[in-house]
Formats: sequence, C-alpha cells, structure tokens
Amino acid sequence: MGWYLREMTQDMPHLRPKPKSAPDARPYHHGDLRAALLAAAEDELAERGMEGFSLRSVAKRAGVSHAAPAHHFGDAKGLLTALAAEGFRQFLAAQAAREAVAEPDPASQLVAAGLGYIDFALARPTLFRLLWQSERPDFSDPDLGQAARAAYTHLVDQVTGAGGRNTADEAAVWAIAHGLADLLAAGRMMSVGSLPAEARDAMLVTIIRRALPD
Amino acid sequence: MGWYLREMTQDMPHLRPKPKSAPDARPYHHGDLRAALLAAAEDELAERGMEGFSLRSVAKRAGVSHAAPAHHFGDAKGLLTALAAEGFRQFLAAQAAREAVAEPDPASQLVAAGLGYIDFALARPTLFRLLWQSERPDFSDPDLGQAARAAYTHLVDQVTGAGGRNTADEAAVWAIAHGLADLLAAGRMMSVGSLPAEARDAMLVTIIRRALPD
DNA sequence: CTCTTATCTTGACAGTGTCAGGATATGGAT
DNA sequence: ATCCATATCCTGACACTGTCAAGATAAGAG
Repeated sequence: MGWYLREMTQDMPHLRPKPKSAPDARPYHHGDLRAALLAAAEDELAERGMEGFSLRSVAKRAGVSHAAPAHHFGDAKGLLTALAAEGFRQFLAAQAAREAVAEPDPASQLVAAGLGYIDFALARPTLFRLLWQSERPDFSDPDLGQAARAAYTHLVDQVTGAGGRNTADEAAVWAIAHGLADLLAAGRMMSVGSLPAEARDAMLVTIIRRALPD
Repeated sequence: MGWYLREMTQDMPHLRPKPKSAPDARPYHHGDLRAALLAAAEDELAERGMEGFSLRSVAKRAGVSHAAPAHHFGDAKGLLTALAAEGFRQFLAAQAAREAVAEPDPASQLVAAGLGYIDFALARPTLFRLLWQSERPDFSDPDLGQAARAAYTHLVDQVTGAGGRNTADEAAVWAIAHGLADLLAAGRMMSVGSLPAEARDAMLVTIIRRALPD
C-alpha cells in the first residue's frame, strides 16, 4: 500500500512519462470512487453480513485508504444510507422483472410483484435487511426517503389495481409477501425454502393468492 | 471503578469488620452475575439497538469489569445465544398470554397466537430481531435450538388444530403473522401501526383471519 | 486450617469509526 | 501557458470494541 507515494518521492518524476493507462497503475484519484465504494459495500454486506460490516474493510476492498470514504459519504451511516437508496431501486427492479413475464391481469401482476419481492430477499438477504430492519441508514435522507416511498407506492397501486379498497387489503398482501421474504431469506422457513425453485414458486403463488382481495 | 481494591490494599483490614451487607458494598463475587448480565444485555439491546450493542457496556451496566462476562458466556456470541434462548421463551409466553384470554375454539386460539406474536415484536423489537434476523447468536446451540423448535412446534400445532392440512396452510399463517410483526416493529407499516391499540388489534384480527385454512 | 476451584479483575493486543491535518490532482481563471 | 482554488485522497491519532493471558480474591471441600 502507498507504493505510489514512494514512487513519487524516490523517483525523479521528469525521467519517466506518466503511465496514464498502465495495467497496474493506481492513480491518486480513483475516477469513480463513489460507485466503487457502493459496489464494495454491497459485496462486503453479502460476504460478511450486517454485523460483520466494516468501513475500513470496504475501503480496502476498493483499494483506497481507510479514510477515503469520508469525503464521499461522510461516515459509515452515510455510505449505508446511499446503499439503501440504491437497494430500494434494485428492489423495485426485481418486482418489475417478474411483472414483465407475468399475465397482464391485475391479480397476476400483484402476485408477480410479490414473487419479485421474495426474489430480491433471497438474492440479497443482507441488503434486504438493510432496507427493512437496520437502524444504520438515515431514513430521513431525501434520496432514501424517495426511493422507499416509490416502493411503497408501487405496492399500493398494485393492490388497488387488483381490487383492494381499504388498508386491510394493503396490509394483508404486504405482510404475507414480506413475511415470506424475511423468513425465507433468514433460512427459517425450511418447509418452503428447501423446495426446488419451480415447486417453491408454485407454492408461493398459492400462498400469496390467499391474501388477495375478494 | 476498582475502589474495593484500593480499600483492601490501603486500609488495614483488621481495623474494621467486613461490611458484609453495607448498602453500597459491591462484593468481589456478584452472586448471580449470569442473570444480571442477561438482564443488562436485554436493556442494552432495548436502549442502543442491535447495531449499538456492546459487551463492555453490558458489563459496565451490571457493575462488573469488562472481561467478567467471559467466564459465564465465553464471548459476545455466547451471551447473545443465551439471551436469544431466553427470548424465545418469552416469545412463547406472549402468545400464551393472548391465548389465555381468547375464545377456546381453534380458530380464535390461532388468531390469539398471532396477536401474541405481534405483541412480542412491538414490546421488544430488538430482541425480536435477535431471534429472527440476527446472525450473532449460535443457532446450533442445543438450548437455543430447543427453545426455537418449541416456538415452531407451537405454531404447527395451532395451525393443524385449526384445520390446516399442508405446508401452505402453515406457511400462510406464519408469514402473515411474521410479516405484520416485523413491519410493525420496524415502524414501517404506519397505516396499521399508528392506530390506537384496540382498533389496531381489530384490524390485525381481520387480516390474520384471511390466512386461516378453509 | 489448607488447598483446590470458581469467580472476577487488570492489562494488553489488534481492529474499528471518526477527526485533524497534509499531500496530490483537476479545472478554470488569468 | 501558468497559477490557484477546489476536490480528492492519504497519514496519523484518538477513543472504543472484543478477546486473550495472567493475576487477585472468594467459596467450599478435605
């Protein structure tokens, strides 16, 4: 670490041209450190879990010093806040992916959204927990608030589109999708989680349909 | 801290009788440190949350040195494992409390268990997360495993008693109770969470009944 | 009364988040 | 083309954390 500093001080800079695109060159300015840190943080969460998350380890993973994240995110809470906002967008994208291949009728679309909800939790369990259970992100942050509100709005729209009329309709669909997602992501509901993908999806569809309005 | 040590070394022990039950006496041996640490850990979780939990702070809260917990629990994971086992027992007790005041028919008993499930999550949100989402307890621990299995068995018994016949019945009831509990405990489902207690319970009953078999 | 054992303390170590201050590169103004 | 304000990144330090090793103290058995 810090080899570039040695190189700068010990060598004579004017004797060699700047290796602008050398394969192993690490410039002082990263270029897009903010995005790299977010990606590294997501990897860190996936590998070491919510409790083992370390800001210094994220910085090392991105190949920068331990204090580099501060300038882009302030502190660890800031980094996790930005990651949560990005996570909510991926969360909505997972639902949209399921809706795109589902029947166009409102009930099928609502069930597809639920399957996407669960897909995301199974694919990124720790990120899912960051969105729904963690206290580390700053949920008063405007960007995160907007992303979270978009996810909630999408749910309400789907429920009302499928004939939902009151808060009980919304809450029932939301709770059953969220409960399945959380229990499956935590590996607690093995009676469903140990099924092969197709059988599991079929089982989830029948369960979700119970909570539908009508 | 450590005042008793100064007292022992600087004073002349034979000049004063041992203040065996002095009001501010802190004996070298705590007496029931294990239980005191568990209680302190629960307070610590409630006040500082899962992410702010600190073993040293728990020790300080119990009035003991920072390494004292090691002898009783090994490490932090051991303490949280024991706390989780105790938590699962309280979790079952919360369900039993609701069942005791509910109608005796199986469907009402099942709904009551769901309300107790949610009661516990609202009363001890961080402990609820320790049981269901945390990776810190050692879930291969025999005591914790038995306590967790007892909770699961109780759920299955309730569902089968109410007419449940397959895994879809179990999963639906479990998921809707768990989803409501988790979202309410995290303060995410404000459309239900902001209701006064009685109206909220009535709403929860109608929602849970949707997932019931038949 | 002595000795073994359980309990608790102190001190040290590496790792963590955060802050202050310094080094370096970038882009615009001159 | 040069200079400088700013953004970006680094080093070093601090308090705090979990864990380990070693010692001090109490309780109980013989």
